[in-house]
Amino acid sequence: MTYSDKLISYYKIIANDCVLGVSLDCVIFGFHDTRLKVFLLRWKETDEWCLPGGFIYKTESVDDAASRVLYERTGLNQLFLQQFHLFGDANRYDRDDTWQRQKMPMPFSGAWPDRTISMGYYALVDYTKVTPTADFLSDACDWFDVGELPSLLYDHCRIINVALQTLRLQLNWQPIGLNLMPEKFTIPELQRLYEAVLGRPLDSRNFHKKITGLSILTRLDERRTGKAHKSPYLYQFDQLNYQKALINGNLIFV
Amino acid sequence: MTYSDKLISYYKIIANDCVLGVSLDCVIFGFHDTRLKVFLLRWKETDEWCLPGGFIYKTESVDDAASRVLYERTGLNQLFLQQFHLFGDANRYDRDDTWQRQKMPMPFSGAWPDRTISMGYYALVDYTKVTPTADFLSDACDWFDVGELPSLLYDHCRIINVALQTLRLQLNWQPIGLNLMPEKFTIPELQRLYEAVLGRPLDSRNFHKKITGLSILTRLDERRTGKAHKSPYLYQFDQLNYQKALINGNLIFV
DNA sequence: TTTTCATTGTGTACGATTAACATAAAGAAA
DNA sequence: TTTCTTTATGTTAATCGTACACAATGAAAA
Repeated sequence: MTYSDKLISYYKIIANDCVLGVSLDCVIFGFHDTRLKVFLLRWKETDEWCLPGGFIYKTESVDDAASRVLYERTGLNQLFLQQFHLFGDANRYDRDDTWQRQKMPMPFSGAWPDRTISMGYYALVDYTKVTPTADFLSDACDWFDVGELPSLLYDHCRIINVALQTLRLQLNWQPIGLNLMPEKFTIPELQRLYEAVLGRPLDSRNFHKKITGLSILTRLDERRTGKAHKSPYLYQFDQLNYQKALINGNLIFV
Repeated sequence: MTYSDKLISYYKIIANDCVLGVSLDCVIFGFHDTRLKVFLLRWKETDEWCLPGGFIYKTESVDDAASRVLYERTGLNQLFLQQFHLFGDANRYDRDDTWQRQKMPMPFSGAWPDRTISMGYYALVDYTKVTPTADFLSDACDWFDVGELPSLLYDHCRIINVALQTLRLQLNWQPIGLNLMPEKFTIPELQRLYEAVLGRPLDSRNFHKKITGLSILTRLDERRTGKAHKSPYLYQFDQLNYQKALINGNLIFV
């Protein structure tokens, strides 16, 4: 059975078991080495990349389908995962061009409707805890700097941009630190995250004042050592106060 | 041809021409007499109400479908209309109970998939400019106070609540006045709108200061007369400055 | 061993914004 | 003419955001 045959039978199964004409795409954000990263898959036998995505089983809720996709690609569960936009244009992307770049076998058409609507989700994950796993359609996966994306299939470039815009807006009253940072971190490291998302530098003195003022952090007795210069304290999020602040909408941050 | 037959043939046409298993629902907000209102339709031959909604033609973008539904129900075009949530639970509502309340003819099943995903849109409209128009499935339509909703079909009660939550959040950096108010209005009237959306009273002195400070209003030489007490000035939105403020994100308002 | 130097942690001062509060003017009704 | 409710506007104190300075740290360089 050739790859082409496998692909066709795969899509036939999907068409049978899943909601027809609807897909979902996950923009998985991570943070590493002062950069905001996005998780991508490389389409098999090509140099084209795309977002992890999937289809919705007929008896599955859409949010559950998104969780499932995320789990399968990262090994992580119970993540920060949010709908952010439905991509529903009748001509979201140039289908012929895309199929050609995907090296899609041509008997493929007919097994799937002409147009697909895609629900966009974005996830915030702890980069250090992810076990990157490629899917059936891809032979590699990797993190990319949001500022340096490779050649992307479909309208996935636009989807990532809309996700990023949404993330920047949500930063104002949503907790992004808890989801994107490892368990222990320093305040300067957290500041790098905010700077990476906002795309501009922040004043370290004001950042420190603001973030500690929210009383969502607990300072540990440990310090991050090994580097030149003064060793910074390690912090943890105070889960309880974090949730309280969330509910009260006190996490406003610009 | 009975109503029941018409209904069945209507759904057959929809199933043929539209994206299968996906619908959209519009929460149309208006403002009248100090109250925030929602536009609802009464399901034919019942006392049950529901949101205006519809399906997406196979070659139509989802946003266009929402505009179309909105135009057909209100006669208004080019409105403030936004996606706010995809309602994608596998069991969004009790289907048997709903069909019974709708007095749905039972041969109906089979013409449509078991579960429907619905994209929620919300619209902000000028109550005075709306021409309420019922659709094929309804024999009446009316505005309801968001606090006093009638018996609603499907999960439309939840959809309205999620829309309202979203509206309250968006109030912070989105312009709601321009879309919900008539062309000319007084500042106290605008304040009633903000109070209706937020669900709490605002200080009139601070409100006046804040709203005029945004320089998005133009004071006219007219006053609203006829009532006892001091007659208030009429204002208009300054479209140009309004757009500028929007782009700069200066419409923060709590 | 001493010096260097980027980085961390903390504090202060000023201006802008918000929130709380009072009073005079308008205008129809009594 | 008086009454009474609503509108318009001003003041003050508290809070928050922004700009800015300096001492402490600790490995690396000299």
